[in-house]
Amino acid sequence: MEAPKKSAQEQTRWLNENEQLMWLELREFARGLPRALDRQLLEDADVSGVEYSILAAVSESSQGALRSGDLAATLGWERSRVSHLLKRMESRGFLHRCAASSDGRGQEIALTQAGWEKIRGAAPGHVTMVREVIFDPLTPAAQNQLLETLILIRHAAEERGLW
Amino acid sequence: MEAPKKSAQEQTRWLNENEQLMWLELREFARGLPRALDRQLLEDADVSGVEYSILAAVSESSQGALRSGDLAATLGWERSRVSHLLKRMESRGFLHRCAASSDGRGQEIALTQAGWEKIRGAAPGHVTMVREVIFDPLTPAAQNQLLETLILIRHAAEERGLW
DNA sequence: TCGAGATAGTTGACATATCAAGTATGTCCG
DNA sequence: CGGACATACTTGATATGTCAACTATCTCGA
Repeated sequence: MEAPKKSAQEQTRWLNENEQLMWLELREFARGLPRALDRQLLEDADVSGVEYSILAAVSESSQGALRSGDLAATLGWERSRVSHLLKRMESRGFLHRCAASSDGRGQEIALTQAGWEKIRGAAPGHVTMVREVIFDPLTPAAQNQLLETLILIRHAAEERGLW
Repeated sequence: MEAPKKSAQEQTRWLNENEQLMWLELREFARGLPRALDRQLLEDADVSGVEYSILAAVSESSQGALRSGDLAATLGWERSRVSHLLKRMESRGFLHRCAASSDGRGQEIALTQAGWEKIRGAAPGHVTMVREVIFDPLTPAAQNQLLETLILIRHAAEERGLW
């Protein structure tokens, strides 16, 4: 998968100036976008971006409740990440967990009244920001191109087993 | 900047299905890309992505040494973030800090022998991954389009003062 | 029914980012 | 010169992501 150690330095296809610029912008983007979203949510609704994701996912589930593992799968997150977050959010009073009736190992997640109010209060401002920052500045063609490009990159990383 | 509370729900321009798909991919990308890079570096060179950034920035400085603040500016990071990281990296033996001769408040950062070896060992594999995952899968036109798109989005967020 | 292995979730340790506060030093103007 | 303010950096508190155990429960086949 890689040039032999001895000549690794010589055989490496280093980045030229344009490539370095794009690479810099890409890393800046990957760090900046989630942070910008986080700030908007914290300032306007006192909820973090990851908390918002949880609230949104649970609120959109068919029964208004779902299993912790399904939540992890829906979001594409690790179980332990979800578990830690649920514990914090439960202590903040946004949701509660109770043993699943069908499976003694499982946990059913449901929003509390406060959780419902939080997501309903936060959603309009959040969606508005997403629209203004992501969609409004881009033509439909640029949006499609972006989506295809991101998928290409992700697949290339997935092939290396690192995504 | 936002619709009045009373009618916020009604006036919000919600995302349609395509937009939701793209939005999901974008968030997945922003989280997945740095993580994939981190994993490659950790597996192949036992160094984290942020540590690599520091090593690379210091190694590319003109004198092989630079001020902590310049480092923060170069990377676009907060001072405290750099400070915490430098402390950890110093304890790992990759670099050392000493009082700047010109300014009693400043710190000069320089790589140790181990630091130089670490960056020299890590760079080829890292650059190879970046090339294979980011540049090789994309045509030059797609690369340019991506760069422009990212800049558009970043500027839109900067206008809102949240980037 | 019993035990091996799979599955659901939790927990603790550690690395990291961010913010607010603190310390030390430099600068500049009266 | 001297004090107010700016600047450089550090530190501590808190939130978070990740990994590697760990516990509890379930499933399935002999």
